[in-house]
Amino acid sequence: MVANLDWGVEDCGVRTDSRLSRTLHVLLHMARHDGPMTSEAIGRMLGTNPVVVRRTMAGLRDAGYVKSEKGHGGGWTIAANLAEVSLLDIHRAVGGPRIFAIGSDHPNPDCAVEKAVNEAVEDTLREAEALLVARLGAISLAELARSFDAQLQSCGTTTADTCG
Amino acid sequence: MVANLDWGVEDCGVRTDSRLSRTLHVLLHMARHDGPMTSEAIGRMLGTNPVVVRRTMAGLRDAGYVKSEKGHGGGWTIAANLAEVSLLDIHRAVGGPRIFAIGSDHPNPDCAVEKAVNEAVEDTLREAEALLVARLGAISLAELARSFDAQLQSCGTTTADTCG
DNA sequence: TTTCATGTAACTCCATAAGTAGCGTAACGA
DNA sequence: TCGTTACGCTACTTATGGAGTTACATGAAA
Repeated sequence: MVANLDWGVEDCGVRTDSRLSRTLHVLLHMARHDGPMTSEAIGRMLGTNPVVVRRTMAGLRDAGYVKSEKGHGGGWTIAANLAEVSLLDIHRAVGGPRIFAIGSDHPNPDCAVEKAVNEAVEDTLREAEALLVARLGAISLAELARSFDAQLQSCGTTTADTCG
Repeated sequence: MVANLDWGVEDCGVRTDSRLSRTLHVLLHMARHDGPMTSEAIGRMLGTNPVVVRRTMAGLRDAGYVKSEKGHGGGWTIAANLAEVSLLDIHRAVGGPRIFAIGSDHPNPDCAVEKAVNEAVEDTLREAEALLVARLGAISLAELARSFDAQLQSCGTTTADTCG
């Protein structure tokens, strides 16, 4: 009846939507970087393609969190106050509304049994989603960066920009 | 067997793993049904194929929650005490380890920034997962059936087995 | 005008749930 | 023994969505 899960969050070679963590990774690097960063550089940083970067960053740009500049010396720049943007904001801007991989078909079934089951499952999912939203909404990018700096100092590491 | 292609209409877009709710639906029907139920009957109930039913039920059988009988009068029977089986047990038996659609690549990145980001995101996911696991683990099939009966009575409905 | 960068469309690739078909196997009954 | 019933299993197909890739247009700076 319990609980000991060894199938963790990032398990079993599953194809997860990594846009949120990728974007956070990029933004934190951008925050400690002077001048614009090109999609090419970001792509190299993430081990991916410039087009994939642009595709993801487009959502951030539309939300006003970054801006992009074309031509020589162009690239991506942060355009918002990091203290006022939460992880939830990024998650939404990046277009990742689907949090859960499980759920139920037949939203409005005729069968009373099915209806009861769906409600029970979906109530539980809703609870977990509410928690997730609350937690992601409570962390600002500035806090994330700050906690990273603190961790760095306590470890004495100097590799603030290992990738790139 | 009918093609049943109308699921694409209402379900526009997301293809969620509905094995948990489907299985619960089946089990609750089985609980209030005398004798074995064939995969064919269950499939008709769920609006799906007998093979899909067997595939899903196989996990429950391996876990000992149901047993299957071949030949005349064969089919699926509940083989466990419903009070001792939780929704979490079913979820796991049914082979649905992937709860979240979001996550992060690179479990152990070299980049310190990425590491910090991943930790923040995954901590949050782990929290939500823990809540989910706790909730699913706390509800037994017997309780689910009981709460369903209570709801039925309070509504005065008599359609205990609408599908099937 | 050349070069660099984004913007976007149109693909391919891959993993997974689900749907389908076919054949094997076990259990019963006549 | 034979036919029917039902599960068991394998292989294939379909649909979906994130990611990867190619190609080309656009705009800005040197």
